[in-house]
Amino acid sequence: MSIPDIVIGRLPLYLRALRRLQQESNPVTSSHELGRRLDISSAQIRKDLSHFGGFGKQGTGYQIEFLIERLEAVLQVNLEWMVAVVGAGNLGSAISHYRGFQDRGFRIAYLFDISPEKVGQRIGGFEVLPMSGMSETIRRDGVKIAMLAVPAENAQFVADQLVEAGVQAILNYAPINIIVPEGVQIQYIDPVTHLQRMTYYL
Amino acid sequence: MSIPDIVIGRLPLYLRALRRLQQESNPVTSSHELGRRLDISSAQIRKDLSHFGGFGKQGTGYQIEFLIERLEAVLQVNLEWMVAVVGAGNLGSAISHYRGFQDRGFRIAYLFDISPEKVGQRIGGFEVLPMSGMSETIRRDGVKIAMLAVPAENAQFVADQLVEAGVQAILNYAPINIIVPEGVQIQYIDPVTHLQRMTYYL
DNA sequence: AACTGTGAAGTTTTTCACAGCC
DNA sequence: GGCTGTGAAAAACTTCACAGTT
Repeated sequence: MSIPDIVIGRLPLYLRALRRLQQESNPVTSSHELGRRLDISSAQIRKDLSHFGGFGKQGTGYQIEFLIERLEAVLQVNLEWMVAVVGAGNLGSAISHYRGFQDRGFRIAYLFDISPEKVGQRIGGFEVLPMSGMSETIRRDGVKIAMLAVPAENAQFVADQLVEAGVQAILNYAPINIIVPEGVQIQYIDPVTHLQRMTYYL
Repeated sequence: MSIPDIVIGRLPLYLRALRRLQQESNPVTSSHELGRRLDISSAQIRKDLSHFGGFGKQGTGYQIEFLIERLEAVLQVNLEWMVAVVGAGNLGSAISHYRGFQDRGFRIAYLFDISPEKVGQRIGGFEVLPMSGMSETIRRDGVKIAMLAVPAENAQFVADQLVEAGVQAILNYAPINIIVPEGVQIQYIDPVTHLQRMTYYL
């Protein structure tokens, strides 16, 4: 039986917390300790992990290194995915400078922008490439993941191009819903939705 | 009875889609049309909205302008919240340049950074202020919301200061879990968790 | 003693389906 | 005919609680 998406969504959080615990040079942890850090019940964590096999030892807990390895394998981030960034404005620039993708399974391979003034500039170690060659480059290299940092007006259009060129997962920073074909993954990052969610409780 | 948090979490998405529909100069929409755009079932949308009263008309649908007004009131974003940004690196800089907070209920009021070289610079129209005065400024002005764009190592420490100064909602961009007291809202933005969630399905 | 893995129970969330209205 | 609002049903998700292991 297939694993609930909500469980998959928590695995990256476990991974992040485990990395942290590892940095603090713990070799072992427990569902209780993880739960405390993540504010998730220990039963939840045990149940989630049990979907993928018995990773822990009764009486002892989980070997952090081993668990990280297994979760990385489950999520397929034990290899390095090439990612295309589209849009070299403030946001695309911040993304391109961010050093945190490297050791978590992702490597920015290309940075595209439509504006002729931006093309050719170097941003965060990447040469800004023209959108005109985007489809071909993505198809040729088999890039499967893209981060979309273009204005809302262009987001759907660019997303269509990306999908057409073979991209199967899009992380969309534009504050607009995008329609993608069945089977293409899409995730959204819109800080305002998070802020608005919190103001309800203030 | 209190309204499920998961419902509250969807309201900002409805609001965003409604704004879009309004821009396309539609005066009226339906749960079906909204659902199609958001990939959420129409029954879900009707049920969510019904928590707050009957906003629609049978046979007709929802008046977009009216519905926007009501949702903004529910989420308390019909007024403008001051937000403090902490961290003026690439990310804090991108946030400070972003024009999308304005008309959705938020106004960046302050930009803080600890680095003496950054303090005094102008970034996105804001003067970078020293962290030494942060607590006092936040307390004096009653700032309730902060966006955290500092390195992971400092995130917990800075969050503690913010809460101590009266901040009640934190949007944390650092890829690390933060512990805040009961009653303080926290939300996370970590692009890598979104990417990792998608690679599972590739 | 401490902890996992897991059926069973409990709770929450979503969907169904339809009466009622425009 | 098209749509909302909503009880009831169904599905999904979380927690409980404990047998079993180290």
